[in-house]
Amino acid sequence: MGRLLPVALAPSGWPAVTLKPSGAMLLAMIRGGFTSGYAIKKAIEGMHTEAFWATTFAQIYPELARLETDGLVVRRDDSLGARRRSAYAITEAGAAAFDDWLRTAEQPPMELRDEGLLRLAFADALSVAERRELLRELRERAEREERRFRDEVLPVADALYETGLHAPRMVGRMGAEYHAWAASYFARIEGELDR
Amino acid sequence: MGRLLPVALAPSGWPAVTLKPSGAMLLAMIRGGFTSGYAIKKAIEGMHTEAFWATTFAQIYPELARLETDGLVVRRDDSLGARRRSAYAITEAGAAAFDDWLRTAEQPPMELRDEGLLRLAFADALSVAERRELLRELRERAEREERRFRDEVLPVADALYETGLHAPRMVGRMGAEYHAWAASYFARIEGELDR
DNA sequence: GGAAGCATGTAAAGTGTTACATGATTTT
DNA sequence: AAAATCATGTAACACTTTACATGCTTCC
Repeated sequence: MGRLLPVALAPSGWPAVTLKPSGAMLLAMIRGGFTSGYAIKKAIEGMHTEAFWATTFAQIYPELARLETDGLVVRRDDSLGARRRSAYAITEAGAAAFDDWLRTAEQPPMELRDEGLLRLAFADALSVAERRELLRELRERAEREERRFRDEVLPVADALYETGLHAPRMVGRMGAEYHAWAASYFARIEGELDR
Repeated sequence: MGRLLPVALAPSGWPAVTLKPSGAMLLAMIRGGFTSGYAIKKAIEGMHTEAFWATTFAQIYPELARLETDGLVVRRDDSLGARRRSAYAITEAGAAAFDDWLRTAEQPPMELRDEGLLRLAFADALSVAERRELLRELRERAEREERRFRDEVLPVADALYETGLHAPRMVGRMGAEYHAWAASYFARIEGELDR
């Protein structure tokens, strides 16, 4: 992520806008110097922010238009020859909205919503052998995810850390360590099935 | 070229229907003896299955109608005097679809999608004091959730365990232990901020 | 008589996913 | 010349939440 771009001017006195995660993520990326929808998507992929809030082009482009309508960003044409391109910049109102979002004190409760855990909740309908098989599947899934975080997410987070961006490493480590913990939990429960 | 039309119908009474989590959960509850939409909702609340897959009446009633259309459940009138009520029963096709769902080998990757973690990913925009405050919030949230699992979910899961329903305790313990782990992770990261 | 619980739904809005569609530029 | 990448979007569908709407029965 490069230097922060200057905040564009917008009429003061805009009504305070309460951001949702998707909008906040876009503002954070624009603030970080990524100006086009395409560049933002690639940055989200490259920094593995998608591990915590996945998104698609079909969400990004309409959301950018909404942010512009709300006066949180301004758009200018940034086409290269015949290839059209938009460049977005964050406004004062946008920066204020992002700061408000980031400083929101109450965090909504984290959901554990997961189809695999739901299956486990109904595992009484399975034989002991099948229950062990399900637990093995869940453990292997957690191990795969842990490897993905260790091999792909953490190296990027470490590189960003060296440039002064410390936060991505905090969440990257959380992801890796969570999946390692989950794998050990499933292994333990699998062992208890023997008794 | 248009879509290919099916050249043969599945044997009647055994349509291959792939369930989604909401439908599977309803079938599991009907299978467990809860016959009305209202009773199913109360059972999901009472067993704290909502901790892993929350739902609302506005999802349950249309989904029950869809399951009936697909032949996975049958509805009969079960009104008490003037208070109308429907009673649903699972069909053979419904039981087969549920078994297929439960035995699906590949588990979709678990998402860590959480607004609190997304905030943490952008915490470089905060002062060190504010960053510590955010981590404290996240830790306290995890502690609240852990208490909720210990005080509300686990006692019910233990009671169900005594009646022979073992699976709810596996997921209930996972919830409690996950939130305890998360609290300790946030506490550790908070400590590292000092260095 | 009133409150609480039983029971079933619809409407509207918002959010998210998948598939499709188009065309330019750069790289091999 | 073909493939990959850059870049922007629409359409349709699926899912979820919030609010609303109705009326019955049981308990205090």
